[in-house]
Amino acid sequence: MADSRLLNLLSLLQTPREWPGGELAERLGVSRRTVRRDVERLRDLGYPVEATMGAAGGYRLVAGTAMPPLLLDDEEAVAITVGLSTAARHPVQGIEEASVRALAKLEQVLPARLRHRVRSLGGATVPMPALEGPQVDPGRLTALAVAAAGKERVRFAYRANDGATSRRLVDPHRLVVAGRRWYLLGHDLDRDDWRIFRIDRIDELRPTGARIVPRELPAGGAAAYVADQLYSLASTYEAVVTLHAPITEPIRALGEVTPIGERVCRLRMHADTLDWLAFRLTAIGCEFEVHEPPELTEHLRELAARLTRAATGTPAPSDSPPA
Amino acid sequence: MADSRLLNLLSLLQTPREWPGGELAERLGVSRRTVRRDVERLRDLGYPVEATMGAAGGYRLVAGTAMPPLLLDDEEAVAITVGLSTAARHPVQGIEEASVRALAKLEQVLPARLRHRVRSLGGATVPMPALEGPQVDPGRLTALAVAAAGKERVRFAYRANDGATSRRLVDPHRLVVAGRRWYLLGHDLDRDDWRIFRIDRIDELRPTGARIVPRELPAGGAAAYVADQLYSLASTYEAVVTLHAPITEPIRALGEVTPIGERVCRLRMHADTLDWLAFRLTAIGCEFEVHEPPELTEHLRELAARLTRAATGTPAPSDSPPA
DNA sequence: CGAAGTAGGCCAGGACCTGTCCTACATAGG
DNA sequence: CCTATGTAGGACAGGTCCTGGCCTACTTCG
Repeated sequence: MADSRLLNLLSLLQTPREWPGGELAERLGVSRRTVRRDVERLRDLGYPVEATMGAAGGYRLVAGTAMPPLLLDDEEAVAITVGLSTAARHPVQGIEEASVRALAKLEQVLPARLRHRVRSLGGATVPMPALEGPQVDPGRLTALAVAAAGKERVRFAYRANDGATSRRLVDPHRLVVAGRRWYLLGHDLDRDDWRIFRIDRIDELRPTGARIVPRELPAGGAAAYVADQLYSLASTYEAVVTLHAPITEPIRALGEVTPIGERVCRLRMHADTLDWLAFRLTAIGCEFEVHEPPELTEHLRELAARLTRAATGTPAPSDSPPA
Repeated sequence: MADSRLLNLLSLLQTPREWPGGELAERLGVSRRTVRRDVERLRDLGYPVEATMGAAGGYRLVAGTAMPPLLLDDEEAVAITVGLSTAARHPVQGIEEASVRALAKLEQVLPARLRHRVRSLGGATVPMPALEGPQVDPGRLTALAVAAAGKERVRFAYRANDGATSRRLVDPHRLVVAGRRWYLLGHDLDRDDWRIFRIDRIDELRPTGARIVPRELPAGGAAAYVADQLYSLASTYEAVVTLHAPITEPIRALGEVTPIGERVCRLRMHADTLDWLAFRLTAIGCEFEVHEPPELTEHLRELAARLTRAATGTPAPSDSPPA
């Protein structure tokens, strides 16, 4: 059967080494001539198999214009899934949706025996336990992505801002990321209007079998609508600080930076919690002064007090757990 | 040509939706009967194509026992590469090597036009610029992985601990991760002995064409050898702190935790820099007291002072950049 | 210069792939 | 309950194209 042989060949060639034709022929159980023809076939399909001539020659797959099918072994599949899961938790601007699509694709076909390995490994997301805020479950993310792509109506429980939970029946339309949070834009059937939902507040997600009938989108597109709604919903902080450090790439990534002097600049950045603001500022590692907002100043003062207590061994003033 | 058709079919079926046979036939340009036969072929190859019977039926690919070839579009390929790159920077225990292998595989075949998209996106690793310490370049990681897998001798410049750089000729053997650092275990040809190199200190990496002749490994295996050498090399800190918080999963992941009371526990953790220790402790978000080491106490005191200056707007005592 | 590798033309035999036509069976909706 | 629409799969005829064997040309390394 020729089909699986071509895939096998592709799989071998994706290995980072050179394969002499003879060895390939042996592995695939065909003649050398057929191997040459298979290589030609792959090239016709657009996958550039390069060959080095001469005595120590051989074949290998190099970068071409099209993405060849990836043939992964178990460990690699697990590694990719875990990597994408964590990537979904810390979305990278511009490819949030593609990450989730890829993750959904993987989860769809990931063998069961690998699935629990992913689960046990993915739980070990070490850094930033408290500062992270509510974590989005990547599984829920992909489930919603699948439902949206498959135009399938879903039902879920939603924890509103005030803590009240309600049951919703929604036609999911798109996932949107804003800041470091995931949102679902969907049509709420009970309220008969477009709504956005914070995905970390969605629970008991269940697909109903029902197909979604196409519906007119809110004006301006999904991302714009979500951004609009968010500014009216979320209480965001805008911080203005002076940094005593030269402008570097990682600093530029934080927000809007304007140079003041050789080694001084001003940074304007947004975040939805004080914790997150404080964290990103201290992480820079340089001296800085906070100008706005006053809440951040107060927050830093408290943080400094906590660290001082930690250093001096003074127990906390009250036994109540810190916010 | 039958070969590419099967791949196309697989690609369609990886989409999260159901495909009726008629539509598949149209897309693939063959008869319905041939589609049925192709589906059967895929099943024979071990990829479980599931079909829902009845009027609204259709085909889709589900999880089976073998990993099917992944057919990715451009965006998904970029997303996976970026995800793996960041994953390589924050290695997840147990799959470090597989991550790099998968990344190497991807980089080998990633079309050039996608490569620069990855580069521009991958640079935007936002969090923890200063605390991260030296970042490992994932590209160098994969280059070393490829060299090790392909048994190819490499040449590079190495910055030793004291800052002196030297040129090395090395037979790379394995990549090992310890803590949050990547190391290369290799045979140094000039010194004619096994050495470990911190990968973030490797520069100007260049493959020589030479093939590596097999050589006896250091006793105990790669990971053990590296761990051995590291304890004698790196100055690691061991911190002992009391946390005023109930034991949770993310806390357990930090180190060795022993309960003391209902809401109090003791944590013993290792790190190679004070910055990193301080960061992980403050990130927990609870009250704590440091018992050891004294350097950490001093470090936290300084950090608290810096935050106080930031909050009060007092400029730094000296203009010298902070360490 | 010779060994070992890729590149590819030519040929004969036959495997197998395809479309058509058929029946059986499952499911949703009227 | 019945029909429409889907999957499942057997039988068959025609022809595509795949395979292995053999050959020559070219490249590279030692």
